[in-house]
Amino acid sequence: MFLDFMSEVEGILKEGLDRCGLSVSLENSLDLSPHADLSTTVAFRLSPALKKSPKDIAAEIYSSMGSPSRWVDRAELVGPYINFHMSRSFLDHVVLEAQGEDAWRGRMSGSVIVEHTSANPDGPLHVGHIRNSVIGDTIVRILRRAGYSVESQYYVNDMGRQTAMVVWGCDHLDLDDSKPDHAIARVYIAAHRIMNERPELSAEVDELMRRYESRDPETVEKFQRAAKYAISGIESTLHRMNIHHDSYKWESEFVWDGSVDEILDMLERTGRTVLKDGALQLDLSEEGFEKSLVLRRADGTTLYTTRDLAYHKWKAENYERVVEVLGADHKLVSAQLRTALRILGIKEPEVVIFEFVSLPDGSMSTRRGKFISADELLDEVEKQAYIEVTKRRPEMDEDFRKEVAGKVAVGAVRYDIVRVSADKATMFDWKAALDFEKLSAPFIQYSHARACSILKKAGDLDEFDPGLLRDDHEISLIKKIAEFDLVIDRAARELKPHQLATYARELAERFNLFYRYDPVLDAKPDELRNARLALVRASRNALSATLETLGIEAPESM
RNA sequence: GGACCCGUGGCUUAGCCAGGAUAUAGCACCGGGCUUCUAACCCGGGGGUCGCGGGUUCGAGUCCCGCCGGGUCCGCCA
Repeated sequence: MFLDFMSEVEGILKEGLDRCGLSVSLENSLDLSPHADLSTTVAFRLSPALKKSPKDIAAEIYSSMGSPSRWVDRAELVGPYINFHMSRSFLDHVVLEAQGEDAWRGRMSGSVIVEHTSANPDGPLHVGHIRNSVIGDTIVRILRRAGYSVESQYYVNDMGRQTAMVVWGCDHLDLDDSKPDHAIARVYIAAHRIMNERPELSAEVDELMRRYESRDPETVEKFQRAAKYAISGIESTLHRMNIHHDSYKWESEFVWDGSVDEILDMLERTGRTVLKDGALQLDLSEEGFEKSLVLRRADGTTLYTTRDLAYHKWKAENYERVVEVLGADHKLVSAQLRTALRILGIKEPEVVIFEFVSLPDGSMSTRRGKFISADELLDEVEKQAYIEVTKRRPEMDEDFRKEVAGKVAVGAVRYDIVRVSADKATMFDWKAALDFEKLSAPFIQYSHARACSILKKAGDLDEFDPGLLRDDHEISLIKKIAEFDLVIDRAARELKPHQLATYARELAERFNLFYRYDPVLDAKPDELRNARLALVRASRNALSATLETLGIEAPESM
């Protein structure tokens, strides 16, 4: 929709530039503006080279530009700016297109792998982990919406010391019958405590790790059973938040199938490795890293980084775009990893880094048992949501109120996370988490429910003429609906899901204004009623597509 | 000590990568709106030296340099 309008504007503008003999890239030279539907400031950029005032240049381009087209009504010259306005037929086209479900598919194609969450299987997800999950899952949904074929993947760190600690704990302590990931955490925390008191026992953990790496069958069974048990709990939390992974990739696979050895060979062949104190290291000082990267320990065992290089080689070979979501603590290792991949000539991943979520008294730690679990958060928010639904819809039965509370709770948690740019460090705050005001999912869900309610009461929709939708609220709503594809396109390119959250709020806002000022069911004459009904349906579709892409359910009534 | 990220009204936040026309919203505060399609809504008001100082530019919240404050990282851990 909007992208079609934009393409035509580009064409018209380009014609003007060509006729003036000017060549300038139109990339990023068109902006949304409060003064027009699209606006350009190219004249400013051309000014120094042409030694003419931006105003004169704009006037020259303007007078040579192509004529208005299907979707472009007119361009106007305002000083140094050239502003473009949508045509009536474009607005009509948007309303028509938005009647169907297939209006929301993007133009991109190709395969993408998105790795997210990938928390160690040593306990439940906490409120820090789910920032990764929500950002990751929203990116998955945005990329799918944009047209890509997307595989979402959980990378299981089964070869680390954490997992070995869990296995040792399961060997020596009893798992209680609480949710699997919580039971595993208790064993893991207890194992740490015991190791602190009796450090000599840590040799047993080392032995477990050694046996696992050498693929001792009995040890393999133990590790995988423990990890799978933890993951089953993690998975149920993710499912509750509408997050599903298409596949799980186990770190150990790359050691056992020879990929890690292959990577080590490749690295040695670059001539950039050195043997220092018996350990194989990659010197990255040329690339600006102080310390060299250790690839293989003196005792011959592999390291996380090396296994990760093998994993990335696999990703690069199987997908056109490689995306991963990582916490800020991984910035340095991720940069080193990308540098090593560059040296090897392997495609580097696009890394989305999110800053930390801290508690008022410091950062979270699974090992120390200091965290607020995602389950606890969801339970509390759901409880609060149930109170709110009951207050607002006391006449509805309990099943209804429970169902709505569940959808509102998940939506509120997801929206609260995704609305903030990933590079902002945040502080977890119960008060804010339990607040369902405007900057929150229920605001958007509510708009959707209102639209559904009107459509339900209206019954079947007759023929309609979108040309009758002419007042400010109608037009600004149509324009916002049109913007969906632009937002998806940008968010998919830049991997910034918070842009979609902002859009969702703006869309709901404009629908609410339309709802407030333009009666639909009682509109006279019937032709106007039908046109408005069509706009309600277009809005409902846009809201539901937006919510779906945010991983938030769109209740028809709430 | 070095590297990266952040600093926008009392609090939270968009805009910054690709510099342009009155700086985006929410919460809180003050005031108004339900015989009218769900008031989880809408309207009005007050509140901003865009951390500080330089620089580039016709023009800087946006780019560059320095500083200050906060976060994160700098293991033969993962």
